[in-house]
Amino acid sequence: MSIAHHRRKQPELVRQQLLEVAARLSLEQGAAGVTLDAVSQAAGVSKGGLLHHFPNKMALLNGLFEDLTGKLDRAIEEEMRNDPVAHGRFTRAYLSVVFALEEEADAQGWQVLTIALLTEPQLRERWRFWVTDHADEFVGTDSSAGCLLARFAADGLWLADILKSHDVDQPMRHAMRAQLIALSQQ
Amino acid sequence: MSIAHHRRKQPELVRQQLLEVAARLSLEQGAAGVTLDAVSQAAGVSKGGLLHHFPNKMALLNGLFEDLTGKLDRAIEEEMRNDPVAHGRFTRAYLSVVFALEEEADAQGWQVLTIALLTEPQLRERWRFWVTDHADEFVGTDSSAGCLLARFAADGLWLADILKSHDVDQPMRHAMRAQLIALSQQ
DNA sequence: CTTGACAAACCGTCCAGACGGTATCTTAAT
DNA sequence: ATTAAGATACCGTCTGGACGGTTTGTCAAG
Repeated sequence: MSIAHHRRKQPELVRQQLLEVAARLSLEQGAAGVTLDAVSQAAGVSKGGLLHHFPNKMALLNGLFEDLTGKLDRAIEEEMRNDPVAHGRFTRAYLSVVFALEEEADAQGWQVLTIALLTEPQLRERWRFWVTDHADEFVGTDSSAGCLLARFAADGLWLADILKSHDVDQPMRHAMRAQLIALSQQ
Repeated sequence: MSIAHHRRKQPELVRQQLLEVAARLSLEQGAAGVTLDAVSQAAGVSKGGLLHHFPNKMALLNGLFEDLTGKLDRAIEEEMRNDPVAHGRFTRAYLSVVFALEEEADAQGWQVLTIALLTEPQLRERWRFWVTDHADEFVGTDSSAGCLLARFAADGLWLADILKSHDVDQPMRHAMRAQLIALSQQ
């Protein structure tokens, strides 16, 4: 008999909480900080409760992956709808989303994902599928050297943000973004 | 009294072996595969022996970091010596080294380092210092938007190589490299 | 009264590091 | 040139703790 037993049941909310906490923990303490004990405790749920929603740790990480790639997909789709030019459309949408990511609340989530991605071979595989799927889908419009390069540069900037290795100020960011958009059009 | 007790002492060689094995293990089994037991055993040394050379696990990772950034520094320095143009010289050297990395034997080592970097907050910090130190050193010649962008793009490509997410063929690589060099000159 | 949503105790494994020892190398006094 | 005295380079075992996962129990909603 505990508090959680008496509070109103809201499984979907608890599930979301768990994902959120997992992201935050890895941000603050590195990937090693994402343990079942730590996540469940920080989410105010018992370990059994966590394992009820996600049968094992991998499932939790997969949940994170799906949650976040889902948001990424929707954001990209949204951006693509507002772009009339076919050539490089996906690349520009990708740029917009990645550049916008820095201030987003979800940026934390993306950071954990990246780390987990590199750590877990399984997630590395899933990410590979995500990339190749999109590359295949837009092979007609976004496979030029310029487009590829632009996306790589965005990834590099994103990595720098994660590692906080460079400190790129706002005007510089805008200049770089403009240049990358130009690359996507050539 | 064991065999290893009687073999000739060669501390520097053993130390090198340990670093090499640590890099290889993380490549083959992910960062989780880098345990003191696994590393020491694969290097043909006891755990005690490993801990003699590196007093704790962090020291081992730090050793890897220094080993590899040392090589990186030397490679970059070498490249810079052959470049008569001051503006963007560091960036071009960086590009050369990163692009050459894909086939290098050390590429494995760099992969483990990247992973460990993202996983271990301490190493993240050290990497940050490496980057800012170099950025400061070449602030006069390599801080333009073009140079930054070129380096970011190289990082992105490197990340893609690690994740094997894109499969960039050789002609495309060369085209991209040429474009980035042009960026470093503008 | 059945089932979904948890709690709490527990288990086996793995791992970092400590520890106490032994063998080889170096140095320096004889 | 010898050799005693340390320093250095290892070996092999043990332990305490963390961590993923299981099991069993409990409550509440439908």
